[in-house]
Amino acid sequence: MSAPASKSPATLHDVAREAGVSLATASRSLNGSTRKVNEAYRQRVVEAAQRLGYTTNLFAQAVAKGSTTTVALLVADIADPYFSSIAAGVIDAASEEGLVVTIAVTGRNAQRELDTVRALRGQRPRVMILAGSRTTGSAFEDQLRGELTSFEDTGGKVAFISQDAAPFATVLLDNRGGARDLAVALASLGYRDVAVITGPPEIRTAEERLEGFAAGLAECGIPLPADRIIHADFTRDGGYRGTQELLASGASVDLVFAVNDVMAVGVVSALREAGIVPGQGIGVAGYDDIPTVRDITPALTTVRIPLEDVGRRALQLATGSVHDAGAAPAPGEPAPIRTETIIRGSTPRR
Amino acid sequence: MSAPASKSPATLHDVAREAGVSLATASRSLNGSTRKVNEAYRQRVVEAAQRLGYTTNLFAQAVAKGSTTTVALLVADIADPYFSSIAAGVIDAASEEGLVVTIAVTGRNAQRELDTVRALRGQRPRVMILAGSRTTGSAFEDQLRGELTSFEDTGGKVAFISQDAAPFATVLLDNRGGARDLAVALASLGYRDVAVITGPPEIRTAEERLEGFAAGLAECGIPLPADRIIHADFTRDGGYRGTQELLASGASVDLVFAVNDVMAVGVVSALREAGIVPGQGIGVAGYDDIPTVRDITPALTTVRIPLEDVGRRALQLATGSVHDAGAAPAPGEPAPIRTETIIRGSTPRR
DNA sequence: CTGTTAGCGCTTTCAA
DNA sequence: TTGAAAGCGCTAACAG
Repeated sequence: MSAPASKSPATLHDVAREAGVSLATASRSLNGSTRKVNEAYRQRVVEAAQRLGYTTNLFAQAVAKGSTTTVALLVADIADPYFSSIAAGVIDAASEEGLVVTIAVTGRNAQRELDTVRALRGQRPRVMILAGSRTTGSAFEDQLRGELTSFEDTGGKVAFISQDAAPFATVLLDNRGGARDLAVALASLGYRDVAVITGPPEIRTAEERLEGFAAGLAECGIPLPADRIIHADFTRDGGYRGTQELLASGASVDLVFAVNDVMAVGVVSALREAGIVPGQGIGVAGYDDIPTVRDITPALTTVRIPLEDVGRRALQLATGSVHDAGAAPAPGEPAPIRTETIIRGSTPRR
Repeated sequence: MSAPASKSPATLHDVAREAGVSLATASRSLNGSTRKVNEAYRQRVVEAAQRLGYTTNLFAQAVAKGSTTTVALLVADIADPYFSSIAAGVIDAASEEGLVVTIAVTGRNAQRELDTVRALRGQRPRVMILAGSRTTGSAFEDQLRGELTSFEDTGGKVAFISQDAAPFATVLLDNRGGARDLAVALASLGYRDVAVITGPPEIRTAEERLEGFAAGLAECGIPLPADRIIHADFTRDGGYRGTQELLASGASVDLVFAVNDVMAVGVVSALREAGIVPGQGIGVAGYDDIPTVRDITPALTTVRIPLEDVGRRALQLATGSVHDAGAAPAPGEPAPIRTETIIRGSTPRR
């Protein structure tokens, strides 16, 4: 271990002295907005700062200005490709605007999500992006809404990703529509006996996709009996176990739809383990189009969501900046994200 | 039932007034360390805070205390499972200590990494964790070292992940040893004609794994001709293209080792696309044991690194907290991470 | 134990 | 333009 802290970082004050100017001048030439500073002075200040290895103390700056450069991002699980892709988009867009993003994980736990939001408020972030799957019926929902409302009342901005969150800005993911389209596409490929592995009933995203998928099937005259709907964890292992359950039930199906790709990956593995080759006799489809589904065998049919864009969009929606010309129809409007059905090897024509 | 949402967050001052106590008392009962506050007062303060929806302004607190609760994590690409798993570990460990983590991505660009470190210093983070693959020979390396040294001189802590970074704490990943063991294991399975798809020469991790692998082969009397070593991007697509290149060269190999799993995934896909079934006639191995390699077909042989632990360890190493009893041999020492060869279906005995 | 009062590092009027 | 000085929200001596 090295010796405990020796010096402390150079302050603006140090820089001012070193440059022989006033604090105010130093501030203005280093971080000031309107350049009303004598170029010669500015030069000296910049050099002094350089020499001293000075970096603006963002915290102090934030306190003085009353506004920060922080973006808080809440995700259920950062190791999940769905969220890490979104995070990549958020970070990218944020750094373009000179914003720093702090990530917190909620683990799909409403209580924890609430606590996290509360804790994060202490950072006075400029914006707060909630990407964790919204749950429904939770007693915490009202409290969360309250916390966020109060956050906005005090100058913060919040953006949700996924389903419409009442008074808050939202990057809308058309789960129902995407799933419906997928169902129709699959039906037209000849699939008739389908089962769905979905997430816990409280997860809205899972519910919506399930509903949309069922609706699409119905349009094509294909039934989706209740006993063909299996609830499991919204994870790879959930898909895996759900499939085992399905297999154990002895149901004869020609297609399994998992409401998200990580679950679908679990489905594929479970099938394989049971000696069934996905894509031969039984099709598998997922949702999200996370990077890995292209590399599993067979490649997975899914519904593509431009995840990074979603993250980017969420940030822009919240900050009100739309550098993304050509993609924003009505400025400030919750431009829905376009979703696309991607048929791959896991669902050949029957 | 009032709290008319003012335009700015409630301050400690507001709380103190609402509770009818002094600023100091409010501070002490809300955030103070040693509780020397009359319980009745404390109660009133807490209630007032509650009523006003007060949350400590962490920035102001940081300015006043001269220390923050921030951890800065630098990764090359947050969407890469390697990094997102590490991030998960860091975040987890950090939140246990009440620290907030901000993530920045450097995209394996030394210049950008340097800039990012500089920018991040403005946050005065308690610790800075660099997980991006260290590059070598870059002109920026010295500058980076300088920046970090100065950061430590002014009270910060830095931790590297991967290879020993001179004066800084490091969670050591034994790339050479892990790759060597893998090579030996593979040799004993009967592989003799091997090719390696590695990353750009500047990436130390890639180089080390390559060296270790070559050494292991050498121990077993297996050559690794220079023309069997292909350099490509350190990504999935790099592995993919590298494999195409290998195939085009007409070399006859019975094993392809990609220096990391994401590349190996690309290898598998490229092989498949060329009509070659990985694991039949040609084996494939990777490194890292990211979650997805278990789900591709065939499952990938690899070297397991406990990624989340690595992240957790990095944080603990930097903060000096070792709640992780039983895993730390010599407190403060750079406990090397144990690595494990995992043979899976992609490399059956020949 | 409680309240007063200086700061922390920076921004920003407000005069000069 | 520049500098002096008053904060920003909070903590930490220091008296009371």
